[in-house]
Amino acid sequence: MTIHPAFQATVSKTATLVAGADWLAGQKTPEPLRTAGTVVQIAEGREIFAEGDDTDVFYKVVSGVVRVCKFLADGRRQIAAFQVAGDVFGIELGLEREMSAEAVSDCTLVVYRRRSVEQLASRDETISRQMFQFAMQNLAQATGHSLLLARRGAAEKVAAFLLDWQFRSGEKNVIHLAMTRQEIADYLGLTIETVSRSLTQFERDGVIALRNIRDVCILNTDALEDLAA
Amino acid sequence: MTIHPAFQATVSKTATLVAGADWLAGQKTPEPLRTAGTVVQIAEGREIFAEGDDTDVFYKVVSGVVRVCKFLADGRRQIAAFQVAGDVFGIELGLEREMSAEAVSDCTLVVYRRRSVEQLASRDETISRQMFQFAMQNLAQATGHSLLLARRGAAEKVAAFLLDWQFRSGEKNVIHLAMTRQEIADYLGLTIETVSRSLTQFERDGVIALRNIRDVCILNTDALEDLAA
DNA sequence: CGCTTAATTGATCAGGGTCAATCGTGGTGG
DNA sequence: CCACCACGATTGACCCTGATCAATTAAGCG
Repeated sequence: MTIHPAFQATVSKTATLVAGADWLAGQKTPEPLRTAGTVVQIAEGREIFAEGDDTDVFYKVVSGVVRVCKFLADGRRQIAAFQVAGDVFGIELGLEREMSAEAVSDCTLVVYRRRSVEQLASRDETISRQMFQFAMQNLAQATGHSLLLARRGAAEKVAAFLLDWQFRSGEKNVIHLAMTRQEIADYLGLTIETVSRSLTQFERDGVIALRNIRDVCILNTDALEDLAA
Repeated sequence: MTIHPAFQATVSKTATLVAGADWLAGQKTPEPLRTAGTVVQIAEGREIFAEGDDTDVFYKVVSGVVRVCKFLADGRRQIAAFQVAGDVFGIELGLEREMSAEAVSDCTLVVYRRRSVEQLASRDETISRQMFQFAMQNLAQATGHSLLLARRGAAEKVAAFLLDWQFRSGEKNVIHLAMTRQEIADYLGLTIETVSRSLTQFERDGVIALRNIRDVCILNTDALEDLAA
């Protein structure tokens, strides 16, 4: 696993403020947080927050993909989660962040101030219920990721990742991988070479087809599910 | 990894009801949930709940150790967490459980009815806050476990596990492992043999001493922390 | 049309899984 | 009280998967 540039260079934090967020909180159900957020645009590769930062805000993804990750002492990075539209991230109990977050692609996010939301929650019961749900969703994600990491074979991991991404991105047969092979590898606890080999193997077996490097066509879902064990 | 007996045989659920729980909720701070729980004793090895069960209750550990785990299609089991005194487990959003839980040692637990707590929470803001904190604590645990699983070497994993267990069990130099090698292996995504080899290697290097099979004396914390990378 | 970065492919090596034998310990019954 | 038994843990030998090192190809991008 390579030493990541992001580990050495501090990326400047440049977020473009867009407008009040009340018009696109991205939920069909009446969204109690509608008025509490602010919309920002983050360019691909930009840092959203870093380990050690204040936990004074959290985020919801409107569009784009975010990676939440940790940089280990030896320079490796472990990606804990990819967040897509509708996902909330950056909620933590402590005062300082345990993780950092960066934009995998250009993103639109809603920023919520922690204190504002806490104040709202103390008056509106639906808000605290909502916050609890966010926490539980993140918990389910993390648990799923643990299970993925615990899988034995490399092929299993990659297959499970493709299926999971297909499901989460809401696409059906042709899925677009917003992330690089390196990012997939850092998410699955593998090397870039192994990820690459697994994918080409799937292609040889006629399970998938690689239209571009980023666009994967799933030809045989059943076979992929079998591979994912 | 071996097929676990627990995967083949359904363990009968026999919990001894003890008394109203208000006298030992196990927290120094005023515990709003004091009156909502019931205390039960669970014998070592007994099932607390299984995958697919109703999510109508959740638990807090008063004493003993609980494993929360998932049985994979191939018969392997993955242990997602060990829960000790003070930990809450079994909270889920869905109606059916994704995981099962069993007593690693004889345990005393407090059982909370989900609906009761929800009703309390709608009136008492401290309760919903408390529930949110439980969720966040579980999230932190799960994230930590992901990081542990993503570690490269077997020795790293085992060393990190020992340190984590030392911290969580609150003991200082001599730690008592409530679980078997198999359980450690299933938690770390390793085999029983590899766990064993790592431990004996640590002993040869003078980092730890194995008083019993279950009682580990940590002789050199610094070295262990180095090993955990 | 080069230049840079990402991805693929190949060859080699080592860490950990697997299989198998042995040891140790605690519990039971003669 | 001791012998035996059953189960968990340890140890050893071997093999296989995935990491590592290295070279090549592909793809953006100015």
